Amino acid sequence: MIDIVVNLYCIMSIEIKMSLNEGLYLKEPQDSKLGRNIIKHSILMIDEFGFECFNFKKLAQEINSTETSIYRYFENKHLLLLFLVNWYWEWVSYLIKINTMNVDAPKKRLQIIIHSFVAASKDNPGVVYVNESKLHNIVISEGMKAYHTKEVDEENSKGFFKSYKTLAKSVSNVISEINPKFKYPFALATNLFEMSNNQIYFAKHLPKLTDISIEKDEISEVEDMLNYFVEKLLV
Amino acid sequence: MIDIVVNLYCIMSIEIKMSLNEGLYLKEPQDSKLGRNIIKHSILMIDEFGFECFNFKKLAQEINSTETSIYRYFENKHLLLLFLVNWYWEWVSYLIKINTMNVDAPKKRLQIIIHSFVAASKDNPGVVYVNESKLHNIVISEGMKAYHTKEVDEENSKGFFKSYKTLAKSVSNVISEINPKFKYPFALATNLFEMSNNQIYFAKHLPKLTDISIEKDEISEVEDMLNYFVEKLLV
DNA sequence: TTAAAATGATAGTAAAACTATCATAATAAA
DNA sequence: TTTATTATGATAGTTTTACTATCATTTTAA
Repeated sequence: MIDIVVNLYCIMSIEIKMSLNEGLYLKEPQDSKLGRNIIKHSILMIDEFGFECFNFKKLAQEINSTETSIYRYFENKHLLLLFLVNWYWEWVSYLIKINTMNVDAPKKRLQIIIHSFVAASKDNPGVVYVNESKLHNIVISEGMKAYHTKEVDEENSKGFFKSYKTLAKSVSNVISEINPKFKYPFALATNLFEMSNNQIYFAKHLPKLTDISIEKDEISEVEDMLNYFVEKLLV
Repeated sequence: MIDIVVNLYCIMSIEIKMSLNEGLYLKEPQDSKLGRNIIKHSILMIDEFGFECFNFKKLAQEINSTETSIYRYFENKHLLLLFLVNWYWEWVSYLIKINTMNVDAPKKRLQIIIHSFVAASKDNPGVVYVNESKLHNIVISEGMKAYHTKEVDEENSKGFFKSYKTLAKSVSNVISEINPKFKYPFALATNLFEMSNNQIYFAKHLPKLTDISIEKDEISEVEDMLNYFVEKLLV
C-alpha cells in the first residue's frame, strides 16, 4: 500500500520538469539527486536568511556536499537565483494554462490568472524538491534582483528572461481580449505581478506603505485589490 | 559681476540641505567638502557601474581620498544607498510641495505629483553636488535594493524609510480627496512610484515587458499612462 | 568488468568589506 | 599667535566571499 503511494508520488513528481534556458545552468540540476538537492535547499536557505547572506559554502555544508560540486551546476549564486525565478515564472504559466483550459470568457480568465500568481503557493501541485510557497516568498523579496543588475542587457540577449516575457505576453493577450482599445496591455500585465509582490512585501515589512493588512488574509486582500483595479481599468 | 553670480549660486545651493534620519550616516556628509564629494561621486559611479560593482575603495580613488575617510561618513555602501534614496524621496517631496503650493483642485495636484516624480530630473532645481537626473536613474535601477534586505524590519524601526512613508502619506491624502470612497489610497500612491520606475526600467532594458517605448519620450509616455490609470481608477 | 561520468577532498587566489593605529593638515578657541 | 581640537590621510592588517585548480574516489552505464 505504502509502496504504491510512494511510487505514484515519484512518478507524478518526475513528470513536472521545467525546461528552462540552458544558459542558466552548467549542468541540468533537475536530472540528478545532487542537483535537486541544490534547488531544494537553496530555496529554503534564501527564504530563511535572504539572498545576500546565502552562499555556496553554506549551501554545501547544509546538503553535505562541497562548494566545488555546486559550482559544477551553477556558475554563481546570481544565476541560481535567475534559475529559481525562471522556474517560478514557468510554474505560474503552467498553473494558468491548466486552470484556464476550459474557460472562454476573458474576464473570468483574467480572474484566474490573478488568482494563479497571487495565491499560487496555496493550491500547490507539488514538485517534490520545490517548496512553491517559499519560492513565492523569494520572488516577492528577492525576485527583482534577478533583473536589476548591470548585466541585464547581456543576459536578456541570451534569453534569460524569456519565461517572464512569455507570461507577460499571454496575460496581455487576455487583457486585449477584454478591451481591445486598452493602450497598455503589457504594462498592466507586468504591473499586476510587480504590484502583487510589492504590496505583499509592504504588508509584511513596511505596512504604512499599503492598505493591505497582514492580520487579515493579505493574499486574498491583494487578489481582491487587483481584481478591482482590473475591473476599473478595463471597462 | 562674476563674483556676485558665484556668490548667489553658492547661497542657493547651501539653502537646500536635506534633513535625513541621523542613523543613516556617521557624520553629516552635507556639511563638509569631503562629504559632499562622497555624495556627488557615489551617485556618478553607482549610475555608471551599478551598485554591485561600486565600492568604497574605488570611490576613494576617484575622489583622491581614502577608504578610511569614507568609512567615517557611512557605515557601509548599503547605508550610503539608503541615504541617497532618502535624499531622493525628500527631494521629490520638496518638489511636490513647491509645485502644488497654490493649487487647490486635488485632481490637478495629483497630476503635478505624477509629473514631479516621473519628470523630476528635468526641471532640476540644482543642488550643486547632486546630479538629480542620475540619482533618479539610480532610484529606478537600484532603489528597491534599499529596502529588500533581511535587515528591513530593524532598519524600519530605526526610521530609515520615514521619507518614503511621509511621501506616500501625502500622495494618499490627495487620492482620498479626489475619491473618499477609494479603498486603496496607499497602495495606489506607492504603486504610482513603483510602476513608474519599473516601466521606465523595462522600456530601457526589457522592452517586451512594457508598452512604453524608449524611442519616443519614455518619460512623458509614462506620465501619460499614470494619469490615465489614475483617471480610470478614481472616477 | 571496465570505462566514463559524477562527486568529494584539499588547497589555493583575488577581491571585498571592513578595522586599527599613527601621522599630518586644517580650523577654532585661548 | 599658540594651542587644542577636529578632519583627513597613510599604511597595514583581518575576515569573508567568490571563485579555480588538481587529484582522488565513488557511482553508473556499456
